[in-house]
This record gives sequence, structure tokens and C-alpha cells, in this order.
Amino acid sequence: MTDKKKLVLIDGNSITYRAFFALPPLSNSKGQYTNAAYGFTTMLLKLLQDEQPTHLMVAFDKGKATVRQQIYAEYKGTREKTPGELREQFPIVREILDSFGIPYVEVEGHEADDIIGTITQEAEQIGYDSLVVTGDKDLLQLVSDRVTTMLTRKGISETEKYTEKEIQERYGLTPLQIIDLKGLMGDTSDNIPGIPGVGEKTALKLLAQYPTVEEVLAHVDEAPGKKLQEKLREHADSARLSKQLATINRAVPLDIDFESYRFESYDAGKVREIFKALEFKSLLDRLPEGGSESELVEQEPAVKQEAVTTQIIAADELAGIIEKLPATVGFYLDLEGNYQFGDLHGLAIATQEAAWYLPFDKTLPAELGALFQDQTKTKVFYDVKAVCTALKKHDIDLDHNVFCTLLGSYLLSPSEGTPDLFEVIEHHSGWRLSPLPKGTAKKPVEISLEERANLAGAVAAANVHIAEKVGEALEAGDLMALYRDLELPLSFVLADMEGLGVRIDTSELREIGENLKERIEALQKEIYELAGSEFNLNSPKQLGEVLFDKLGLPASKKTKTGYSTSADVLEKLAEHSPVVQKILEYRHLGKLQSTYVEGLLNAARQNGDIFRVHTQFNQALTATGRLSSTEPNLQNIPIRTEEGRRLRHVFVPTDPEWKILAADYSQIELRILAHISGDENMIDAFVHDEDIHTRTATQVFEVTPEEVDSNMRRAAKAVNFGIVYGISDFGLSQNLNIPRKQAGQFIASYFEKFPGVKRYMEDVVDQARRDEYVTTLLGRKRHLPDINASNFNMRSFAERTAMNTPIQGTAADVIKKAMVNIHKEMQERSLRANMLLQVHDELIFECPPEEIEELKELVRREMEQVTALSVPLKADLNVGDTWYEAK
DNA sequence: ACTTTAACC
DNA sequence: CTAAGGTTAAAGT
Repeated sequence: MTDKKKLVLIDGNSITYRAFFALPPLSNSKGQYTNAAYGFTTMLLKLLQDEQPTHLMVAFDKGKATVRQQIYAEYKGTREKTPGELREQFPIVREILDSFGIPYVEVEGHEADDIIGTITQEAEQIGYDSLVVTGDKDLLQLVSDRVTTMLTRKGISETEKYTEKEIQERYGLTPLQIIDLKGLMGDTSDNIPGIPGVGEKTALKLLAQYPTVEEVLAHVDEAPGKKLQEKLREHADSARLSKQLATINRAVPLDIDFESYRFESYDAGKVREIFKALEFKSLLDRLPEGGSESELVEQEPAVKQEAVTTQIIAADELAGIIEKLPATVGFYLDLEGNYQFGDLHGLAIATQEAAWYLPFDKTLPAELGALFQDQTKTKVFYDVKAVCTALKKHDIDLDHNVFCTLLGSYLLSPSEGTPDLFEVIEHHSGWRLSPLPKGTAKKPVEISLEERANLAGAVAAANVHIAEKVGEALEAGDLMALYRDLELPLSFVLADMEGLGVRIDTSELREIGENLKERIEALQKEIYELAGSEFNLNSPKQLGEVLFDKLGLPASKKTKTGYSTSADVLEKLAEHSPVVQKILEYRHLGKLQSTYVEGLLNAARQNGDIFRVHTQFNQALTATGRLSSTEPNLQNIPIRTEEGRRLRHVFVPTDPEWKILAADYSQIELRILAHISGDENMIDAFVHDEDIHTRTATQVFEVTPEEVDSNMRRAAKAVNFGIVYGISDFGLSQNLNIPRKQAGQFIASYFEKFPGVKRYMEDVVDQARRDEYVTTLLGRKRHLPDINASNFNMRSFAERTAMNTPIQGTAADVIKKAMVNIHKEMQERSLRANMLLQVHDELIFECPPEEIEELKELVRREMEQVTALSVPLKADLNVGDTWYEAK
């Protein structure tokens, strides 16, 4: 075994600069420029691969180079200001380095060269070999028998290593003479003057004669040519100054800890995550990983929470343990897969110091009821709704004195999506716990009960710990009321809805499926005939080739991978060929068949001869505060076309005598906009309960209500939508299929007529720029760090988000609050009716006929009176035997 | 695993 | 020159 140490030192600024100018201005889908970070990373991966460093560090410039600036105020004076597109990539580079665990060093007032010079000097003394990686020739001066400098050439993809030998061959100089070379010839990029008119050639000639600037200047008379002699005399001081500027300071005050530069392994998961976020797809494969490529191995979770040992218990020991539990108890429900239908393995119960694990034998022991219904204890879960729904299946109710770390964490940063339990734990406690291994149907996990218990116990204990932290963070962010009074109570409402499910008429569904199947097959045949060949109609690639290459139709839009065949493209093509209309119809029916008929049949669960679907509402996912629905998604059941709408016939009440009640808010987002903007014109429209799109049309097109035709109303509707979304003339022009200029005029006249809305849009963006977040009526927050980005795309996106989120998010707040209130009142009145679904602005109930009137009255009142705005809220209610008929 | 398309509000 | 808010699912590559 050799203990040879190899230290690689990267000149962070130089390599990032080089990469930026060498690569085209790549940006990812978020509009972040990433070319420099990408180039830097390519270089880093190459170094890891080729050089196999034992030690690695990166140096960055920090602040003004004070020493050089004092000597020479114009130092780097001609340099253009770093472009924003580059500046914003330095933090990305640092993030990448962090993910690899590679340290970077910066010292106020010093440049990266000086840091590298200082470290290599020290490294030499303790017997390390160093490789300096840079694009800056100045650093050749550091070369010795222990220091090699690698220079980038032509962009960054090619590099060249310089030892003393190569410097001799290339320049005929020793490494230290590089300073003299620069002293004579200067450096335009750093605004180092040197001797005017002396370039590399002359300088080398001079240095061949006399080895240093000082010697050259002492023997000016011997320089070739009168002119040159004159210049040397005239600019002798400049040469000395230039040499001084070019000399790397190898004594930067700096704590050098070579141990911290040691590079053995890195957290591949972390790096992957960052690469994915940055969209460095091609680099994912190039990560050095285990095996022959390198000795790098994925890091094991470093810290386990070893303070907690988990004791495996039986149900009859439970009572004894409950007695000893403190006021706050953490839980982890250990289950496989879906919380509604997956297998339950067991339950971990924990305090901050101790944990118990109760394995289940298929069913939950009834003794648990005592614990879950103990009002005196605060029960901490990661996902209360999941636990509550799972318990419901086993006829155990959960008391409401609970804390949900999932929901709390989500409210703290809703743009991040569903918080990962293990990330939340690490964030708040520093503990890096291992997730419980997930098995698949094919390959169940092999894990001992002891191990399972220990992992689950640690999570439960950690959850107690983080509950406190999350609670504090909610208080600090003014989010506690939103959490306590809205989201947490809603969790129980949603658990009821999920647990109950919605009845599906599967025979009706199958009939619809049969009908669709026939028509799809017929359409397919017709399309193949019209196209003259058979191909996979579901493949956009093959369809594009047939339409645009074979049939020669005019292709308009392109995607990354080829022709776009999306509906808006096809619609414009319909006049060119009858096949296009058929394809549109095929797509439409195919969508209904695969997503809805087959999807719902697959999701339906049978109980006796009744089929039900139990969606899961994700309450901790969207950036705006809306819910989402999965497995199956019941928030996107077709309605727009009659063909699709028919599917709503299959959603029926549990009892055929019962009814479906659908209650939807009328124009809730625009009403909220009217309220928060205070626009008098808009408020007036809603106070008089006018048709808002028609009203908008009269204003924008300056006509009387009678003169508004369907086209004008459609355009006005699109403008209203655009306003809610955070408008741009381009977006509106796309939507209405009109020239951008015209769309711009629509927007301008809209803002003229609704000046309050215009003011709101400006104000909310200003406020967002100050706070870097926006809020809704009930205090929900969404962080917008990009609102001050220099990148146009990122900033614009954040601005539109700033305009939209308070509207969409307040609408979400309002309906959620109505749900909690309605659910409460239904319970108080012991109604048999059930709340079934929420679809963003509508609520669906099933209801026995004798309760219909009472329920309608209750629902309307709670929905419309849930909060007092400066405009009335309006709910439209409809009753029918199926969801379809409740229209 | 990502891309395209399409369903909803 | 950039370029519409929030989602989920299926199918293809």
C-alpha cells in the first residue's frame, strides 16, 4: 500500500469563467443558466476519473483583490462586469461541491491564485504531489517537481499538463520566470500594462538573454533595437509593477487543514438529486461509482440515532406502557405500500428516549384503541390522514389531539412538494435515519423483525423530536393558525372521505367501455386506410412521421424530439386531410377508454356486490394549497365533451334511493381577485351578480351587453383567465390564436377598465420582491426566491406566481374552510349524508332523499358564508341520481 | 426514467 | 428574444 498523497487544487473562478464562455448559453427548463456549472462539473468528473485524487479542494476569489488594488488601482480595471448569467452560477457550483463534500476556500481580499499558491507551498513541504487546475497561465509559476499545473486549452474540454519540462520546452523558461514574462508583456485581461509593444515573442527573446525583469532592465543597452531600448527605459517602472502584480502571494493568512481536503467517497444520492434538479442528465451516467471505475462508494447514512433502542412488545404489554408514557408520544405506522390497502407490519410507539414496536398479525390489536383515543396525550404522526384512514378500516378512531409533521412541514415550504420524512428529520434534528426498506410484490423485503423494529422505533422517536421544531417554525412563520384551525381539522374530513370512497356502477362502466371499444376499433381501421399504412396510433413519433413525412401535411410546432401532434396542432390541420379529424376523435375516445374506463375499473374495490373507488387526497403537495387526488384521480373526470361527461353516470350514491348533490362555487377565483384588488368595477359586477365574462367583454370591446357576441365573450373569458394566471400577451395570443399585438391591446384595455386589478398586480409583485414570498387570505405562504433573479424566465415565472398564488391559494383556503365547517355541522346534526369529493371549487355529496333539503340549505350557507369578502360568494347546487345528473 | 399527450379546475 | 396558474395518468421511447 502506498501512502502517496495527491492533492488536486481547482481554480474555481478561472474554470467557471472558462466554461461559461466556452459553452453555449444552456439553460434548463426552469430557465436557470447552467452552462458554466455544467462545464465546471464536467471538468470535476474528469479530474476524479483521470487523476484519482486523494485530496481535493477548490479556491474562489473573494472580494476585491485588495493588495493588488492598493499597488495598482487599475488592476483588472478593463474587465467587463461579470454577466448576471454567470454570476448566478457560482452558487450552483458551490452547491455541487457541497453535494460531493468537496471543500472550497475563499479568503476576503485574496484571489484564488494566491490561495492555491499558499496551499501548494505547504503541500510541497509535507510531501504531497499537487495538481493545479486552471485556465490562467500565471499559475505556471507554481510548478515544481511536486507541483504540476493543468491548463485548459480551447474551451475546457482539452487540457495540457505542465511540469518544469513542458514549461522549458514551450517557453524556454523556468516556472518562476513566468512572472518575468508577464512583467514584460503584461496581461490585457487583468489590465496589467507590462511594456507597451512587447509581446510574448519579444519578452521571451529578452528573457533568453537575461533571466529576470530586473536583469533585463539593468542591461537595457544590450536589448536589440533602439526603439525597444527606449520603450524599456520609459516603462521600466511599469515592468517592475507588472511583475509584482503577476507574482502569486504564497503567504495568504489561511488555516490549511489537509485532512479536510481528503476525498474518499461522496453521497451519490445527494449528487444525483442535484444533477437531476439542474437537468445534468448526461452527467448522471458519468458519476464515478463503486466498481472498477474508481473506489468511490456511496456513503452509508452517517449518523444513526443510537440513543433509542426499540423494545419489541406484544399487545398485552401495551396497557403497562401506556401508563408510563409522557404527554407527547410519537408513532410510526409501519406499512407496506398504499395506506388504504397495504399490509400493516406493526406500529412503533416512542418518546424521545425510548421506543416500542408492536408487530401486527394481519389485524390491529383492539388494545390500541385506548392509546389512540387518549385525549390527554398529544400523538405525533408523520401523516395523520394516512394513519387515520388506515385505522378506520380496523374500526379504530383517532382522537384529534395529534400533531402531523407532514402537514406542518408542508406549510413551511409548499413549493418543495411533499416533504420527505427522512429529510425533515435530518433537517430538524441532524439525525440521518435509514428509511425502512420497501418490498415489491415480486420480491418482499428480507428484514428481521428486530431490524424493522429498530428502524421504525428510531423514526417514531425522531418524529417526537421534530414535532417540537416544526411547531416552533409554524409559530415563527405565522402559520400555526392555518395549520391548527384549517389544515389539521381538514385531515380528518379527508380521511372520512377517503375511507368511505365513492360507489361506482361497474356494469354501466363496462357498457361504456364496450361502446368505446367498438368505435375506437372502427376509427383505427378508417385511419389506417386513409393513411395508407398501419402504425401505432398511440405513438406521437410514428403519427408524426405518417402525417408530416408520408402525407406531407404542414408541420407547425416542434417538440424536443420531433413533430408535435398535440390537439391544437391537429385542429389546424383538420381542413387539409379528413384523417386528422379521425385521429382527434381516436385520441379522445382512447383517452376516455384507457384513463377512465380502464383506470376506474382497476381502481374499484369490491365489497359484497358493491364497487367503490377510494381516492387519496394529497393534502401536502401543491405549491398553492390546493388538494390533489390520486389512485384514482377523481379531480379530472371529464365534463367538457358530452362523450366524456357520460362517464359521470357511473358515479352513484351508495344506496340507489339516495341522491348526489354537487355544489360548486361560481367564479370563485375572480370573486377573490375582486376582493383582494378592491377593483370597484369588478366588485360592482359581482355585487349585481352579472355574468363576469360578458361584463368584461362590454368593457374591453366598449359595447353594450346586447352587442356582446359569443366570440367576444370567449375572448373576454380568456382574458379573465389570463389575468388570474398572471398574464402575458404571448400566452393570451396562443390561447386565443390571435396575433400577439392584438392580445396586448386586449390586456391594455382590460387594465384601463379595471385599474384596481392592474394596481393589485403591480403591488403584489412589489411586495413579493421585498419579502420573497406571497400569502393568501388565511396566511398560507409561498416562497418566491426567484422573484429577484437576473434571469428573465425565472423572474417572470416568479412574478406570474406572485400574481396567481394569492388568488388560487385563497380559493383553496376558502373551500377547505367550508369543508371543515360543513363536515362539523353534518356531524352535529347527525346527518346520514356523506361528503364524497372535492374538485377545487366544488363539493360532491351523497344524501338520503329526506335530507336533501336540509343538506342543500346547510351546504349553501356554509359555502357562501364561510368568509365575508367585499363581494358575495355564490354556490350553485344541483341534485341528481348520479354525478352526471347533478348538473 | 423521461417525454408527449390529454383530462380537470 | 423569452412567454399562461395548479394538477394526474397513460402510453411510448
